[in-house]
Amino acid sequence: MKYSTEEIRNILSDKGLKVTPQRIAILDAIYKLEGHPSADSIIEYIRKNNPNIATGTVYKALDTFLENKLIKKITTDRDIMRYDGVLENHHHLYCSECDIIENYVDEELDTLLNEYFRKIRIKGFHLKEFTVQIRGTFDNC
Amino acid sequence: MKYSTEEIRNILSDKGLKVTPQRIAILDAIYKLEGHPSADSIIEYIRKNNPNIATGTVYKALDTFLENKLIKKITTDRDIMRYDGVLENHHHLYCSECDIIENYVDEELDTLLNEYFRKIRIKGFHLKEFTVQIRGTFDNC
DNA sequence: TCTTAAAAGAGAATAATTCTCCTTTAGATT
DNA sequence: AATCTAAAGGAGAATTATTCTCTTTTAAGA
Repeated sequence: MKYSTEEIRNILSDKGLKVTPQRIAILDAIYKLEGHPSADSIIEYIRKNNPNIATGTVYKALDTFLENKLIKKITTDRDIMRYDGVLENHHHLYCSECDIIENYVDEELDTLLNEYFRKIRIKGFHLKEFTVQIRGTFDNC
Repeated sequence: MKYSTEEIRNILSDKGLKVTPQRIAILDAIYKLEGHPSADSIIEYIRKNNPNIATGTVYKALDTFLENKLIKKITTDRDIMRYDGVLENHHHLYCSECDIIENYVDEELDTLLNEYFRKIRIKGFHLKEFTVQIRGTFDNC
């Protein structure tokens, strides 16, 4: 997932958001960093080229991006938030040895689950979406 | 999921854990509280009968219970940890309106996914378990 | 009953995130 | 192009969940 600065400018302005160097850098970091970065890794990455960015700015931008559905939060069993720039429905591989979370995309799985949820109606609950958390270990861990 | 004090004592001592009034109260709270309590709701609940319990005690006990696989953590997109006393494989309903997380148990879904993962091998990854996060809203929200 | 290692209590420390308040700036308007 | 203004950024304090430290208490085996 690589976007040029120009594409990132458009992503922001298409949502009616002010295009600032900080926002460009933050969104770029989310797109570039593998394994679903935390706010902290985003800040660390950005400070290489942009050493003065304030942590509050990053958190505020992340919130704005979430509100505007430019990114998503990943659920984890830790108290550090992780972010995802991929918006299409997909699932996640969680490693018990390292803290990388990888995307898992498979159409067959989606079809399987869509059919299941179309058939089964969960009473008292209106379904919006589903994600499979796949836990295990990467071979190189 | 209701356990008597005597059953809770046994659950603890079967794991070789010291049986203390605090640990009994904490485990009892997890079993009694619906919707997967946070440490804070556990503390609040326990303090009704046991006003002097220290927060550190609760966090330490929760850690011990996790290590001994008496409880599990629930993954959320918030920085507050939530706990689950149900150990059998099951899935979760997340409501976007309230912060209750409900268990979702369905054998058909488990079979479906077990078959899928038996057939599909995720390359470079050794699967241990999977959970489906089902997001939507409860009708009464 | 005695002993002791483990657990609890109290509160300080830490760390991720949020908030406040002031300054700067993107981008619309003239 | 210059001006204006609401929105965004910066700095650092505040908040909050959680962890740590250190002392006291206690469960449970001898």
